Amino acid sequence: MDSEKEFLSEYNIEDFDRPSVTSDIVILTMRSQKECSYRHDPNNRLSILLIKRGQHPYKDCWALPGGFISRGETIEECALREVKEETNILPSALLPTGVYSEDNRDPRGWIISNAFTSVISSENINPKGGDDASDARWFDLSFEANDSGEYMLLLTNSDIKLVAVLKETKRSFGTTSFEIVENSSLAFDHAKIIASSLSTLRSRADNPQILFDFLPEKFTFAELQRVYETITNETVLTANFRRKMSVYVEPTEETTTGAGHRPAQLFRQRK
Amino acid sequence: MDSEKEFLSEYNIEDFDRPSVTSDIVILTMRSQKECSYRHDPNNRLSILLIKRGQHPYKDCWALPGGFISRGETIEECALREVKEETNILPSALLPTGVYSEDNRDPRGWIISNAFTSVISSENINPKGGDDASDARWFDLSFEANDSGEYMLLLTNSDIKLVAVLKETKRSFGTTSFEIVENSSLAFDHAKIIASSLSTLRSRADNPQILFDFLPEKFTFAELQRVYETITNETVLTANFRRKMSVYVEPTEETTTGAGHRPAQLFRQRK
DNA sequence: CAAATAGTGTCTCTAAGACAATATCAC
DNA sequence: GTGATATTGTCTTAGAGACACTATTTG
Repeated sequence: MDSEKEFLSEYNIEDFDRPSVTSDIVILTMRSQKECSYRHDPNNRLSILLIKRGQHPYKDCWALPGGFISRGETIEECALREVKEETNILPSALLPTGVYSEDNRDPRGWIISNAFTSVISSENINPKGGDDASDARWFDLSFEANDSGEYMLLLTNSDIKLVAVLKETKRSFGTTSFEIVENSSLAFDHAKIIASSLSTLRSRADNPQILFDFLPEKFTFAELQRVYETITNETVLTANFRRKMSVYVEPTEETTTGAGHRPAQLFRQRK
Repeated sequence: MDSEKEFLSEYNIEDFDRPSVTSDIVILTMRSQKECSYRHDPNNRLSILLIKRGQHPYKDCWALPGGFISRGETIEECALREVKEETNILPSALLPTGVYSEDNRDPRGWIISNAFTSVISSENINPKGGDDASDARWFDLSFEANDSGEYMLLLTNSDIKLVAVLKETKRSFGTTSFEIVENSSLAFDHAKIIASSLSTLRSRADNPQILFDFLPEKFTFAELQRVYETITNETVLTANFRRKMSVYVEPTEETTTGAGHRPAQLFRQRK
């Protein structure tokens, strides 16, 4: 019987057919939409960071940040590196949100993508296009079921408007996946990845940690509630939300000022 | 500017360094431990399906079923195929449970593994070793935190006993991952994959669908409860559990017989 | 009947939902 | 004061936990 050492010395992994591996990252933040009138609080929108592809395939289409894994790094390190290179933003945490391995999902060949979701506070959200991408921008995001049970994904950025229609499939273990029915100009199967990411995020909105990820260190209860409502696409009563969340936050000495109405106390996450 | 067609005709994906990709599958079932005394109901144990590796590396060690992806199949299809080939069991559903891409996790080289969890009813759980594996067997499974906050993973099959100690790391978004502290004879980083799978499963035990996956079509309330208690490692009061689950099941005409005590009605999942 | 499990009724407690009421700022 | 949001209090309701009680089988 051969020893393991002998086996390995004769084993050449490159003799076998194998795919390329990429990561794609859904980066979300919450941006306030300033209303015109004085003393009227801003509404929030969920925003997603997309890059304009500078090369083929899907040249000039909008796509998720991401790219090929390099030897010696984990897929999570790959994801962080690609986002940093392409948008100059460095997310602090990654939520795995699926593996995409269908044949023909990429015209360049056999490419398997690992998707991640990340959330950043609206403090430092100024992306800049890096080497690989000609442009990086935030898109306002809307994702809702329409009458026929299909989901409509809408991404807008002033003059640009991207639309996709997706069909939801419920799977075992309470998971869901999406199929693309229509897709205007999102690259690859990225509409599917975004839909799946948002679906995952919504199902986890009851985890308070996710809400804090969207906010700066100090925040008001109203801001926290707006984050919750934006993610879940539901409204809750202020009094009840305060009661439920009070366990997870602690007050600071500071308050807001100059808002044209009663100032709000600032809170921080209770560790 | 080059057209996409020209770009692709000159693009050769094999010019780039790339990893091999595998899937590893945690297959669980619930087996009853028949007690000796008459009219005493059996206890349940969570069991996991392992194969004895027939080749290097980790030859003769026990490992999760799994293997390399082939061109043209998705990673999920790869997982199902490998399990079928190696154990002659065909799971009906897969729960994605993580990507393992650390360098040096496999002595053969750069190999990224996608892990899945699957659950089957105890009806047809007779595996047989296939081509790639010299042997396939069910191991009783125990996974509990010890005094020092580390988790102990114990896999036993009559004469064989596999042990691993793992350290839990809480991550953002409510996810957790594990690091191997000690490992007797489980191949690769499979102790880590198993720990992560069980942790995921426990966190989803409130999803009734998972409980039904462990059971045949018709079952008693007691069996359902034992599945729940075995997964969560907690005990609940019968009356309360019945009330909670009654929404998800519907009664059949049948009952059990010959058990030495009051017969139990058989239920099935309400769709 | 005894032993064992199957199944029901109900009290309590907690958390969520609804909503009224009060507080405090900028103008 | 007015208009806006902040913050508190409390009534109601739904569901989980505890636990006592009844029912039905085999030997």
